[in-house]
Amino acid sequence: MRMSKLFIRTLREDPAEAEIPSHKLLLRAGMVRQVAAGIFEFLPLGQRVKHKIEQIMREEMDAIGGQEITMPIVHPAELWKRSGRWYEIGDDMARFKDRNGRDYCLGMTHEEVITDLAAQMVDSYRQLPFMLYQIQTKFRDEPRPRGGLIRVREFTMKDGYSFHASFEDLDAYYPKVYQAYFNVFRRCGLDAIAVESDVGMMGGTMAHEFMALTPVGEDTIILCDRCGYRANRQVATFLKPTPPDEAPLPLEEVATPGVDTIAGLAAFLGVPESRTAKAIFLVAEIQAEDGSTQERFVFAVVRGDMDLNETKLANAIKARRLRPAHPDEIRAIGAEPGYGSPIGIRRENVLVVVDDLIPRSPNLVAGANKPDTHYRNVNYGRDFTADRVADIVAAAPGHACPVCESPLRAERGVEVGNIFKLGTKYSEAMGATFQDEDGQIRPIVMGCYGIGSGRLMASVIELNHDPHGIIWPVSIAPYHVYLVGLGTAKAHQVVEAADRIYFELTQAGIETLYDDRDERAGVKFNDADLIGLPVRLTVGGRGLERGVVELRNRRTGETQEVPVDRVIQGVRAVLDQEWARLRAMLKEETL
RNA sequence: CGGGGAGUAGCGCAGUCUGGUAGCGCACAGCGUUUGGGGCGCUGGGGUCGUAGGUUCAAAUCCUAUCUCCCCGACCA
Repeated sequence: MRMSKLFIRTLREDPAEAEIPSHKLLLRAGMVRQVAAGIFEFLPLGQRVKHKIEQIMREEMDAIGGQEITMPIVHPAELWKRSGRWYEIGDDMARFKDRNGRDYCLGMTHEEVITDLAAQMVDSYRQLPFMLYQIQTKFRDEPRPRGGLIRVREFTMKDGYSFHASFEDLDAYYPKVYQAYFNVFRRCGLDAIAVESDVGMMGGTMAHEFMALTPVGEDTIILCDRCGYRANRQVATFLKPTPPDEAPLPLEEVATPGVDTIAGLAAFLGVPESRTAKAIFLVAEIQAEDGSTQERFVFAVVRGDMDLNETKLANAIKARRLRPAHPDEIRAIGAEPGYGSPIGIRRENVLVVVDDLIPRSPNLVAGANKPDTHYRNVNYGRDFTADRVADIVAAAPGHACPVCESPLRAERGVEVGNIFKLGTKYSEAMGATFQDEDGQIRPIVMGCYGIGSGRLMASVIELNHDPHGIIWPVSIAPYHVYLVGLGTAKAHQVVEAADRIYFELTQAGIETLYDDRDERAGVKFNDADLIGLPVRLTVGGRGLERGVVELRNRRTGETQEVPVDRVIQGVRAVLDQEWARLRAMLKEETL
């Protein structure tokens, strides 16, 4: 491709709207353009990267028996009503009516559609297992898109779904997907890690998220350097400290005027935060057994030195949704914001959930449910009890690893993919059943697996750039060679040499972007660095006089001169080295 | 949805407080010069100042409403 013909416009300055490196570089290198909040166009260079990423996904999915299909982006409401998600999902789903007034939505994921497909196609265990996938557009009307391609509303996702006759068969297949996912990311030059994740509302039994560790990530990952334990903070556990062994002391009211925070309380009374209990007031939407949902006031209690983990709490009480309670709701149950404890509150419609460390912690300081007053020596069992005792606090750096007790560490990560044992939630709802060997009708057991291609592309940039621009891994670089021709009309012998080398590279099947523009060397070099192809080849008058051209590795910065008649070999050598580097990242993973 | 910021040429910005016929840099077109890390000179094209009302002799500037975008938070199947 000739740069003079390429539909591109590189930018010298960072667009004002971009904050994070990948967003700035994608815009500056002319790979994408934003059309609206969270809605992007992929321009020719960006499109080539995206296409290569998707081709890698295809190959890895095919390698584990996947078959590619395309499902619609517009879904009839009827399918989503059958799964119930038409009613469960809020404004994230874009809905509309057709000319006849029928309800539709834009697909935010495709469990409903594909389960309906399976329901129609599958009758017998003989047809199982199989895995279908597609690479297709999703639309989720996110409340807040951000970070360029990191979090968008319209995006392309590789979503795969496997169908099995038994949980055992799904269990056997899941590790293959796990390995295939590592292969996808590593072949894209991304060293992602897998973490345990929340199965929550998807109703599955096991799930992993693949995380690209970068400060721009929206998730917090808790990890142990010693034993390799790693989990999303939403589900991460830790070994809780052993509380002091003390005999319960008499409950004692203490005036604490104006002290309504844990930090203030600990300072005021001269006790460590670990000797206090804090109350968090929430309202949960809980689904009853008959399917109806009801709101319940949730009174959560955790130790003062720890933070509530809402995901754990929601799972512990099977809440569909949690929101902070309003002050008047808090007072209605007899508690006082800032001075709350479960002692003496009205318990009728209140669900008291305490962290499992609370019953073991004697003589805590807790609120007295009236302004400016706390209790000393609060003891679980004697002074109050709970409806549920569970682990509901968030793991944090410094906490002890649940496996090896070493101090845990936290990092930020971008979720580039996830895999999920779905089970029979959708097959039961959508009537996707099969007849087993014994003639029994059973629901198909499902798994689902997703990777966002744009987010993956942005994550690769986050981890592969320098102050000059992007450094594409060779596997997904839009082209492999950036050929800089430094000749102009007056130095036509240089132009001719560059043209000839461009021809030879192309003939040799080497993907080349030929900068044939009438620009100064600096402009071309800067664009080459910005666009970030693995190899830069410079053809200039100075070198030609000695019969050489300059070959530069974008990643390492290594520069060498090669004879004009050995350009192809020279380029191939550098590219081979880059491919070898990616291959070296591949390795076996065990679950 | 809560908090903060911003909409002026393709991009980055000044001008707004204090109303008076819209400007700078880059980019773009032409010419010349230059030619291995974003050169220089001359000439030129391009903006109903987000939109709609209002105040005024006069509005980018003041008032009202509204839309959009970005950041932090909430949310994220």
